[in-house]
Amino acid sequence: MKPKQRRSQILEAVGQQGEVSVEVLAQRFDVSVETIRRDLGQLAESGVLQKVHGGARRLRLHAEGSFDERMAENAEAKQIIAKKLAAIVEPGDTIFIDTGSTTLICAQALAAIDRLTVITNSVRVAQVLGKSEKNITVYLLGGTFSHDNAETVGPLVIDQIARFQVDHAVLTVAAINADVGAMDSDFDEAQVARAMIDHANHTIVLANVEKLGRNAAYRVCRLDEINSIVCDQSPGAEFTAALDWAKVELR
Amino acid sequence: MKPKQRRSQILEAVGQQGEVSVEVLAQRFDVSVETIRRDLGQLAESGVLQKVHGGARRLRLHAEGSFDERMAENAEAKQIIAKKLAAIVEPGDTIFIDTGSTTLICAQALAAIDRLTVITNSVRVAQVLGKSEKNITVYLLGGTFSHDNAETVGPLVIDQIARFQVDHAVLTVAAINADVGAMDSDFDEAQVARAMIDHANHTIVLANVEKLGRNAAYRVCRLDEINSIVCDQSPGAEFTAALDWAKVELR
DNA sequence: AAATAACTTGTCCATTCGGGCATTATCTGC
DNA sequence: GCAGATAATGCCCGAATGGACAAGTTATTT
Repeated sequence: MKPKQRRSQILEAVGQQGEVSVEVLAQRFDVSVETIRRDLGQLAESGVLQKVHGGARRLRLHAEGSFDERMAENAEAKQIIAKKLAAIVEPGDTIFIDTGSTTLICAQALAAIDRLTVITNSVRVAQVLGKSEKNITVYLLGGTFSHDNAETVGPLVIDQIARFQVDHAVLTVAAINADVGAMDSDFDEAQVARAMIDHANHTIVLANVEKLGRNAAYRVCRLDEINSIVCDQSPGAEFTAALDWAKVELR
Repeated sequence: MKPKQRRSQILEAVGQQGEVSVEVLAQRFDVSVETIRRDLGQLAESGVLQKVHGGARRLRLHAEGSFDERMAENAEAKQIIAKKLAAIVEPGDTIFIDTGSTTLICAQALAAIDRLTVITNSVRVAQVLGKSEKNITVYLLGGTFSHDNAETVGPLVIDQIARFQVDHAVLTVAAINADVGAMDSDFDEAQVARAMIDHANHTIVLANVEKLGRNAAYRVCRLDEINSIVCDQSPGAEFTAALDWAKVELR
């Protein structure tokens, strides 16, 4: 086996397992531990992994891997959402997805649907869906990059959203109540959500039950502008009545 | 057997098996190892495979080659290039950066410069620079998301680039030669690079010495459209003369 | 603080690389 | 068809690379 090949396999192993020991690598490639150390030294030098005592670790920039693991944990909830969404979103549809922890899980669920076109401002959503085998086209909206949430925001994003007219807008919100409607805790994200609603034929809001009845700083839209709410469990009768009145479909 | 035929079979073998040794090839074609080495030298020169100690490897420029692997290549050369680039860019500048392993390393170097505005189609570049404490604004260009390289491409990207007019365009290319100019191995990336050049006052091309004199599928620009080439080491006298003639500054 | 594991550095040997040179095959123009 | 030119090939040798072993140093554990 050639050194290059070995190093690339080391890199792959580190990427997959997160952390590997010098000893294990030496056995696997049947070379001495010194050789492995030199390899790790080079790889660390070039900044693609991190050396630790006893082995090497993937650096957190490549959080995709651990990211997937976290996604896998929520498999059950994902399945529930996937089923509910699959009833709304059909193969071949075009949809907006905004940034949020819920929409991210949702993206994973959508990755199983064929021929989707997804337009999002979330880098993570784009990454999840881009990996899909299901012939999904992903448009990542451009704008000011916000590192914290790995998303783009700002006027440029709004501007680009306006170029599309899609079937569904799939949104995460911070709070919903019967009087005000949907709200977000971040101004920029609220603006993005607002724009997505304006250019979608059908608006789907994802919200776990805790968010119902609460308040947040920035308003996204009125209750009757929402077409569907996907919820993990049934909300109270009072809220259900309000939804009914606003002709919102509850899932 | 004709040399041409042999070379094409070597290329095929490398493509199939990923990696082959000089020894094996020499036996298979019943020629000396020197001949095989020469063949590999030529093939590597034209950029269709990669030489390694003891043989040759398929390069994974197009296929889903892990980006990390490319990061690990020529790490030292890229560090040198990054340092030189940091000397050109000044605090407060606005720059384009395209996608590439070299530009990614450079992004790390640029993260130390104050008050930059960076416009890029690379998610990774955005992540690296977004992390900086140096008051850097990052615009991520929107477009069709390509999962392999974590970048956006397509007409939307081109369209957005046209909205900017920046100080420097910092580009990675696959090959440069005196006759054709700069080339890329990916059509979409070549288009993006082209657009960036058109909307920048100063074009900087990053290239390690191996890329000089090579060829690649898609043309980016003529030599005289480049203002500066940042190289890890001095190219041959012949190439230097060509750069001189085209009034390209060499670093 | 001692014991142990892990890391670093230096040396040596085998393999591989690359250039120079001689030989042979192929091409080209007459 | 022939002579000269060009390219391809094989062999040799000094230089470079990779890997194992060993000795010394640093870090971790108990």
